[in-house]
Amino acid sequence: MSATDSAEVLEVDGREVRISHPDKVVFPEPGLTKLDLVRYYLAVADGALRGAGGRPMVLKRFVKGIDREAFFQKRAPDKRPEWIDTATLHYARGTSAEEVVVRDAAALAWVVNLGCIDLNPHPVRAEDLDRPDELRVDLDPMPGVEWEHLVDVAFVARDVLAERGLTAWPKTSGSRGIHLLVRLEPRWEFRDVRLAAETLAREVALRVPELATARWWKEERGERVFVDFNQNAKDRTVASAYSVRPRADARVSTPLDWDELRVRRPEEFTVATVLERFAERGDPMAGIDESAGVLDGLLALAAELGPVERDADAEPLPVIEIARAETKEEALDGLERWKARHGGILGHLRPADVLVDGMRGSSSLWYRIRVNLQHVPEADRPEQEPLEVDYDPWKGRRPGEEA
DNA sequence: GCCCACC
DNA sequence: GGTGGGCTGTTATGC
DNA sequence: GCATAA
Ligand SMILES: [Mn+2]
Ligand SMILES: [Mn+2]
Repeated sequence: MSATDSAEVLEVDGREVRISHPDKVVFPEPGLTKLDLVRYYLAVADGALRGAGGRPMVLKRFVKGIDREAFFQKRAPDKRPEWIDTATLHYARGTSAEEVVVRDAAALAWVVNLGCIDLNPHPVRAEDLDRPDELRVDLDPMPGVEWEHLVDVAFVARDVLAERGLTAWPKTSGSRGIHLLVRLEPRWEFRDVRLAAETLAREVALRVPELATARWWKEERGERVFVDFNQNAKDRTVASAYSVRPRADARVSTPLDWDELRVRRPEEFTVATVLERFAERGDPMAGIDESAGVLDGLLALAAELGPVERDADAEPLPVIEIARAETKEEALDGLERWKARHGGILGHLRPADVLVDGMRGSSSLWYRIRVNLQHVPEADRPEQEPLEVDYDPWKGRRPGEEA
C-alpha cells in the first residue's frame, strides 16, 4: 500500500489529472471533499474559464484546510504536466515570475489538486501582459454596511460606467462584497486603467457621499462602501467568477443578472446551489467577451474632475494599534483581550472603527488590528499601549542578512 | 501538496 | 528514509 | 525615505 493508493486519476478531456486525497474533507459544514470541489469546477468549467481562463494567475494554496492560513505562489511548479501553460510577468524591480495560465478543464482540476480553492487571475490575457482587458470595480463594504446599500452603490457605478460607454457585469465576491467586471479592448496600460477606476470611484463617491467612499486611508472611510480602485494596479488579483471562497459554507463568487442583485443575498450562492443554478440557467456573464469597451469616456471624466484635491491641514484620526499576528485568529484574540481591559469604551465604538487588515508578507498574509477612537470621548480614549500580540513578518531573512 | 535539501 | 522549510518581498500615493 | 493599503 503506497501513498498513491489514496489518489484518484481523473480523465478530463483526454488528459489524466491525478487528484491526491480525493476523500479529504475540505468543507466540513456542507461535507464537501476535495473530489467534490474538483467536480464542481469541472461542472462550471465553462463559466470558471470565462473568468480565469487564458490569464496568468497567482496560486493561493490552502494545503492545510480552509481554517489555516494559505500561502501564495506566483511561480508555477517546475514539475507540471506539459499541457499546463504559463506566462512570465516582469516587474519594475527587474524580477519576474512564470505564472500558471489555466486554459481548460483539466488545468482547473490540476490547480484544485494543488490546494487552490479560489482562482486569482490577473486582469490581462497571457497574450498581452501589459494591457488589461478587464477593469474591476471592487466594492468593499466596511463593517456594518447593509447589503441594500452595497447594491445601491453598485447601481450608481453601473450608471456612471454606462454614461461613459462601458458595460458592467456584476457578481458576488463570495465574501461580503460585490465585483463589477468591465471588458476592455486591451489598448491601455495599467496606469490608465487604474486612473479610470479611480475616476469612477471618485464620481460614485461624489454622487452618493453617504454610501460610498474612495478614501485610501482606511480610518477615513466610515461606515461606507469602499470603491477599491487600486485593485486595478499591476500585480493585483481578484477572485474570479465561480471561484469557491475559503469560508465554512463554501460560498461562490457568483455572476448575477442586475435584477437579481437586489433580491438575492451572497449566502444563497454556495457550491451546492451554484451547481444547480449553472446547470439550469447557465452563465449570466456569457456575453461579457462581446461587450469590450474603451476608456475614452472615463479618461475624459478624469480630466473633468481634475487632480485629487488633498486636505492640507486635516487632523490625523486617533487610531491606535492593538495587534500584529501571523494569523487572523491570533490577532482577533488580541483584540478580545484588549476589549476585556477597556470594556467601558466599547459602547462608543462603531463597527467600522475596528480596522482589521490583511497585510502582504512573504508568501502569506499577516494580520494587523487597529482601533479608531474617533467616536470615543477624548477624555476616555485609551493610550497606545504595547501590542497585545506582536509579529515580525520579515523575521529571519532580512535585507542585508547574507552569510 | 509537494519538491528538495539536508541529515 | 524521514523531516522540514519554502512556496508573492509588488505597487502606488501621500507625507 | 517612510508609512499606508490591497
Ligand atoms: Mn473586494
Ligand atoms: Mn478590495
